[in-house]
Amino acid sequence: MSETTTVTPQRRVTLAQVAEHAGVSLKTASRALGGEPHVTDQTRQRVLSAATTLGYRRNTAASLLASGRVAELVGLVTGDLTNPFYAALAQGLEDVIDPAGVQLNVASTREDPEQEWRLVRDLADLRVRGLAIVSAMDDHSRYAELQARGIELIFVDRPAQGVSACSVISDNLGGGRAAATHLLQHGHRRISFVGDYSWLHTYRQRVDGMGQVLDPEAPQWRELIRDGAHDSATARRHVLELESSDQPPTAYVAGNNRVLLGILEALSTTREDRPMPAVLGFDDVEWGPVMQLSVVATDPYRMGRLAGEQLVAGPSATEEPLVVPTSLIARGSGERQS
Amino acid sequence: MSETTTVTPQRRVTLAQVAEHAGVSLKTASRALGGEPHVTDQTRQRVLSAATTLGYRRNTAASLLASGRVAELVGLVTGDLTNPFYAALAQGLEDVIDPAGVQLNVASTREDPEQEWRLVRDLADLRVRGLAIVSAMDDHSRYAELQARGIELIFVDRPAQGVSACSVISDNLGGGRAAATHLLQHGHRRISFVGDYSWLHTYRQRVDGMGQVLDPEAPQWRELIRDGAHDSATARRHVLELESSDQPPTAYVAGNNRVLLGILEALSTTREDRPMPAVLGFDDVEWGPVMQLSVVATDPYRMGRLAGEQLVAGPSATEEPLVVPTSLIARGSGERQS
DNA sequence: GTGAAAGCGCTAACAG
DNA sequence: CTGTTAGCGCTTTCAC
Repeated sequence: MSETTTVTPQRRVTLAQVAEHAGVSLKTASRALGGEPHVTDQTRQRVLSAATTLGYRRNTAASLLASGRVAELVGLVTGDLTNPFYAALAQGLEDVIDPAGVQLNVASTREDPEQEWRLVRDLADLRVRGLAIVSAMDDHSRYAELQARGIELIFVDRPAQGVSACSVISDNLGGGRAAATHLLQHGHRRISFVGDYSWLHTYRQRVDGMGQVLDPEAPQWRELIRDGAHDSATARRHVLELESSDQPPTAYVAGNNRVLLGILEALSTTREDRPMPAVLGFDDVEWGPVMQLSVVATDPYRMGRLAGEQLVAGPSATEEPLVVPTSLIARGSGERQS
Repeated sequence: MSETTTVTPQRRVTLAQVAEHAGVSLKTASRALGGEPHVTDQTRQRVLSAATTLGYRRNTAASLLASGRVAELVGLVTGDLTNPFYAALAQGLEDVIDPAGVQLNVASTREDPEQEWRLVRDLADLRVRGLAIVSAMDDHSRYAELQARGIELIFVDRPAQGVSACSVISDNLGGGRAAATHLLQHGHRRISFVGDYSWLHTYRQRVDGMGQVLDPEAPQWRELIRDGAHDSATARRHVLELESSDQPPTAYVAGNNRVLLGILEALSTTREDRPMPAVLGFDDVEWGPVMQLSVVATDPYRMGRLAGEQLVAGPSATEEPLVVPTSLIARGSGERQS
């Protein structure tokens, strides 16, 4: 049933061979294959069929070297693909660039700035056309070096700082306001925001948005802010500590999808002698509908697409960040309790 | 606060310039930078520091062209990164190859064989060192063409068919047996397996494993098999249909993580006038612990790592598939009902 | 241990 | 419209 094929290594077909087979000069073959003008349709056909029969594929390295062009390649630098937020971003990006004939290279920083810089330079060495970066750095002036090499930069989710480049971000301020408003309307006053690294632009904007609504109504909310939770384990610890206090919060806001997981894990193990607190997530999760979770949804897939569009379109004038809206999705009644 | 840096494009530094700056010949500079022997430590130092001060970075395209070597690059071809299974696979792969100085290119087939072939050839044109493929094809004899080009192939999750190449797969047969045994022990007889595409090796193995246990005990289970559910929507439809039958199943087995989502979505909307059926997933999900879901866990991250190890180690003799164990994780009591 | 020349496969100028 | 001549930046002979 399964006939196994084996083949011996063979030298690759070169353009010269195609040209000879088609009876034209090297350059003519190059033109025909490259889709350049000034070639008779008939000649082009001859070259094309010669290429097909010979199984010719252009040598990218040679082509790039001779032309000085950049590769049809873009790089994506994120924290870690196991975070569905980044995975969705990657897929959005790929969905846009693939039809444009551009390939995707990915690299993970694990939120380490040094690692990021190393990865970004390695990517640059591949002569990528552009880079989409979810940066772990708070200052991007070093990136100017890459722009000087002709590489287009798009900062995603976290805006560019100290370098003149394009950014695609979420409306975190609006999201923060929406979260706070929602919880206030459901009667909550003791609200705890468990957030990501405090140096993150996204973190600060979300807190600020919530503050705009909560500071006048329930100023004590700031005492319940906890940060540094980029993973679920840290979030879990924060919640366990809060839950064991005299006056635990009646509602938790998860600063990101990992935190959401951590909060829910923690709450599922804590004492049952009080009403289950409400939980509101930032970033939607695939299991949100099943668990009836309310969230302020961001749209990483869309952000990926936007980044991809910028990258294939080439250098843009836009320096004002592109802001992707967030939306509050109320599901079930989890947040109605007090 | 944020001083913006701007730089004008500049020509890249070449090896010749480094050589001149260091007062050595082109070749010596090449040797020093390339870590080749036969260079005085002193000379090497001079070249290295010249390279640093000039900001030299080797031109990969030129280097590859001249040497004829392959790029320090591997490709990963999966269905779609938004599936956490593939995302974990990608991350496992990257975690292994990055320390080895190899970069990762990703591409999505969307389970279309034609698309796959196109992507795989484009990747090959980048002169990747190797390719890890979760293939949407049921015959891989065409892949011999890539091997002939010197590209190493690793088939992941779904074994190579019709070509002599390495495979890394899950113990689906054992997983199927474990799932069936578990449910039998909890008193279930009307068990429905809602599976992926029926042409998938993983699907067939899982069914076969279950059959080994269930056929003798509850032969009618096969009537409740449903397939073609690679996404949650299809799974949802299957469940809604089964639930509206006279004798709905007392337990569902989800053939993959998308199906699991679909089953749970469907069950959350169906009539409540009967005990909630048990649900057992294939593939673990991040929200498993929170929802107290029992699963037969596969280990895509580990599979990614194994694939990466093969790829960086270079051509291996192994043609026998590497089988990664699955493990039944019993959580909560969902499957105890009848 | 180091250097000079040749050429990887292709494309950019120009010339015809 | 087509062909010739140079190189892209690097690595490989093979001398010295």
